[in-house]
Amino acid sequence: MTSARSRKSGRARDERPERGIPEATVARLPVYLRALTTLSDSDVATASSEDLATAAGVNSAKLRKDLSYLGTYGTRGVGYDVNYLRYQIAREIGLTQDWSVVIVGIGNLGHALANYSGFASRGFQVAALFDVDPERVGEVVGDLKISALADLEVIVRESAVAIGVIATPAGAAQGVCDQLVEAGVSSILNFAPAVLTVPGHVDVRKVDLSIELQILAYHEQRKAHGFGALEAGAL
Amino acid sequence: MTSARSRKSGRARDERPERGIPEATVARLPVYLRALTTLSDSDVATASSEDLATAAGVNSAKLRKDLSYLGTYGTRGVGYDVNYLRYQIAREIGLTQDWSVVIVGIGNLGHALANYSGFASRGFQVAALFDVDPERVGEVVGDLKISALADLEVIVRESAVAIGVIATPAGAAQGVCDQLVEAGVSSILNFAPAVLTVPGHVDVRKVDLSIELQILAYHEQRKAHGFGALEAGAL
DNA sequence: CATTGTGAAGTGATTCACAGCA
DNA sequence: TGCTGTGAATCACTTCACAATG
Repeated sequence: MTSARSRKSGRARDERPERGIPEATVARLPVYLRALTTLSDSDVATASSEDLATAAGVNSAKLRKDLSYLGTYGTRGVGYDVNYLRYQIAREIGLTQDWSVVIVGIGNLGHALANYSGFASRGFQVAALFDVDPERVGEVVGDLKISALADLEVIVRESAVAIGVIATPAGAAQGVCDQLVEAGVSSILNFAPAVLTVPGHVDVRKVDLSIELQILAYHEQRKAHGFGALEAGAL
Repeated sequence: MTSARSRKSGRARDERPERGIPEATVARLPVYLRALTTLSDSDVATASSEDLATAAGVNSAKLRKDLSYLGTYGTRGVGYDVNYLRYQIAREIGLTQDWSVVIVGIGNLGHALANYSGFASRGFQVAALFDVDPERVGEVVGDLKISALADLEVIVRESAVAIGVIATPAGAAQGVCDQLVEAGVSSILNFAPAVLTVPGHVDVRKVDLSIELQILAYHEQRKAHGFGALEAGAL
């Protein structure tokens, strides 16, 4: 089969770039954004790709390639205007608007998430908290009262919630996920150690603490066994 | 006498394959392990690559390729013995031993991590908790007392801690990281929204909640705008 | 002339498709 | 026969290296 999906340039230069940003690039844009914010807070007006790359912890070629997918925002011989680029990336990610999120499962982790200030400061409003346990419903966490899952649909609609965070035990995750999807949520951040099944239009990202530790353990074990730990080489 | 540096593929060229497991595969092994544990708990004795792949949320070709890096543990025409494969993967990851971890930064998230039962159940012992705030030192969380950072080195040595978890604010992260590395920790799981600089022998993995939300927001925005629809307003 | 933006080359991961074996 | 294990093909991402340019 040769249905050429060639999306070669051939694009007028007054048009905005094709919306085909590689996933790996998308995952780094928030990192660049944070680096730019830090620089901006230090009153740095202009930064080269080298400066930015260092601040973001990547190499400069990758950074330039990544930015090239968004458009032509640099100045040859000079670098990037920090605030201008910051705005462009924020817009690309969709941070020029606010996002409402709900958190389901207000145990240890749910509490921490509900109180996490990093959400609000980046344009994510926690619209509501939910728990299956009727004991917990009504409890106040931060400035929100925990709601019953039965109210999910109404709240999702009223607050135009697009993103749901699942912080339940593994066993409850799929059920909660189904309810979120049913209520109209189309992006899910899953902290439960479970594989979620969702319809095609729903995006799921997984954060799994014990998996991260296990990956570290694997490498740790190899170091201990004495295989020359020659990581991504010098030279 | 023996040059400690050049221990390449030295003496371990016995029966097992060269230990060059791709990073992407390593990251999935814990997922397979969990799927196998679930199957084992349901008294499933044998599973095909198709069954396993479904349980793990990947496709079967990828799963078979991944497992082929570990060795030849399946039976053609039959599938995999669940418990046998489970043990092989656990051994490969290094979970046949226990790992001591320390958590630094006992705020909201640190508390949640300290109480997270998923660590212990997978062979990760929390050996100690630390906080820079002297007010917090001595406070009891779970069954541990928060220690002062000054005691880090002693505790790391005594408990043979290999893995450190950083759950501090961004501003404190690099300093804490340096202290962990100085104390002898060589794997770090970083929850602080900061880029860490470490010596080459130290492994860092990052978990960043707000980055995950931003990635979801990007895709969410794309869905909302429809794929061809271009907003006006770019130069 | 310092630095961007980008084709081209290089590297790594995924998927295909089927040979080989229980 | 059914299913694994794996070369070969494909796809995705990274890095190189340099022409274009403010």
